[in-house]
Amino acid sequence: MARRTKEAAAETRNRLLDTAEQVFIDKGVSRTSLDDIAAAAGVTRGAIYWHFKNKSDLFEAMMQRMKLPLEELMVRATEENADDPFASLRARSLTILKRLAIDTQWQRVSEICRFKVEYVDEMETYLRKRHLECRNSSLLRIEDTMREGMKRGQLSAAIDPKLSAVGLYALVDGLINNWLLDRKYLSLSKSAAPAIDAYLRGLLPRAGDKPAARRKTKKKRA
Amino acid sequence: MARRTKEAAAETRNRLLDTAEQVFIDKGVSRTSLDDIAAAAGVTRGAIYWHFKNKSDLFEAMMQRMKLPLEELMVRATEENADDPFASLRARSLTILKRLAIDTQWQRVSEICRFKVEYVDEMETYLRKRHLECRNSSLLRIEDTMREGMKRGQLSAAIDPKLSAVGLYALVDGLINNWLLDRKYLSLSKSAAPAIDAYLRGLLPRAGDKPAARRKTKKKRA
DNA sequence: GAATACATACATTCGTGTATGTATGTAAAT
DNA sequence: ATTTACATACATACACGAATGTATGTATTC
Repeated sequence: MARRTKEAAAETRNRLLDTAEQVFIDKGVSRTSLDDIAAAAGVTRGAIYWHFKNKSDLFEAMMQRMKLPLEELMVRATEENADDPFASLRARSLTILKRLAIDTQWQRVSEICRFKVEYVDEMETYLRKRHLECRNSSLLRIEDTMREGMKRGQLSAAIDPKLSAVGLYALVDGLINNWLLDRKYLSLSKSAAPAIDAYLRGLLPRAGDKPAARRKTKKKRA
Repeated sequence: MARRTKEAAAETRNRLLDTAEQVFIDKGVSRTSLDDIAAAAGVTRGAIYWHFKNKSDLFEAMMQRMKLPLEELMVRATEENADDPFASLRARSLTILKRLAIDTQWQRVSEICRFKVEYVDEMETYLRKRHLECRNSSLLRIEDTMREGMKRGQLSAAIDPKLSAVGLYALVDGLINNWLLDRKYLSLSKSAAPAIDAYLRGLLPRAGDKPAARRKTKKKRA
């Protein structure tokens, strides 16, 4: 075969990435040879080496096509959710969990990142950076939202917004990974809301709270 | 070299497993050759093939030596914690998280299971089974504990004990994995308690609860 | 006609599994 | 207490396949 049109080439490239997602799930990234991907996509390794430098380059391209669920959690959080911080955190969490339950590409790539790739060498560098950047920005935005909720008296003045953000992030992450471990056992759409709600209820104002308007006094305990 | 005494042989076997833990972390399971492990342990592949069938057999032996953190979460839960279910769930969660913060072998093996091995073929069969058995038994015991707490009025009568158990399990799992991702960023011992406490507070009795003594009536909503 | 989008062919490396070698421990027979 | 015989605990050597990267071929498209 020979040169194809530009759109056809782009189509080949995308087909390679789509195919790689499935083969990676079946065989794992490291046990997948480039010939496995090429054959499954109906081309040869020549096509892969034309579009990509090597396997980890292809892997990165596959990842760059999309945002992961947790990367969508607090996206555009600064311009929205000004009115009801508490409801916003709940809605955002449930939104990505419910979407994950039906978005098959999210499912595939999430499963690869959790179970089908080893975090070593270039993969580790890339994946760790990506996860850390996601977590850092998400935590900052969750924290901001919680501070806003505290200011409005929606959330207890006694909570630590930073640590509370960590808990919510870990909970959503844990729900995702546990669902991915066995999708038939527990329904994401059913288990998500009770778990998120329970955690958020635990941040509500409670009996022994100081009123609301304590500023940045350094005192931790009265 | 030639035949060694029985204790020396058992020592070699253990040294191979210890060494494998470290090499797996450094290079990932699939990129680790048996020669890598043998050389790092000061022996040759002959020793490995004497003690183990192949790499996945060695991996399983490495895993079988120990229990994972989540496998210790609800261990011996039936005979203990009869008196204070709520405090028991909190104490058990914090116990394994705090131990993980200092138990370097737990850290190594947990990191391998999360980041350094691909869940495929025999590895997948083994690891999935192990995780699922852990989760199933843990969830049942958490659920039982929560039911006991509900009966005593410690926990809200409105919660679903099964789904609430899933949330707690996911939260602990998420805290572990997020700490493993970057051990320097967040301190397990500091972030664990606030997160667990917030979630458990969300299960406490609240204003609109039906009193306490609703039995096994099938009605879900009044 | 030059660059493109691949296919094909080749050399090389690397890891595995197995076969074989070998020196020592161990138990029984003497 | 030796000797004998065999199993043990590895080390060494080899054959094989599998995967990679690159070099080269080739038919289009622009």
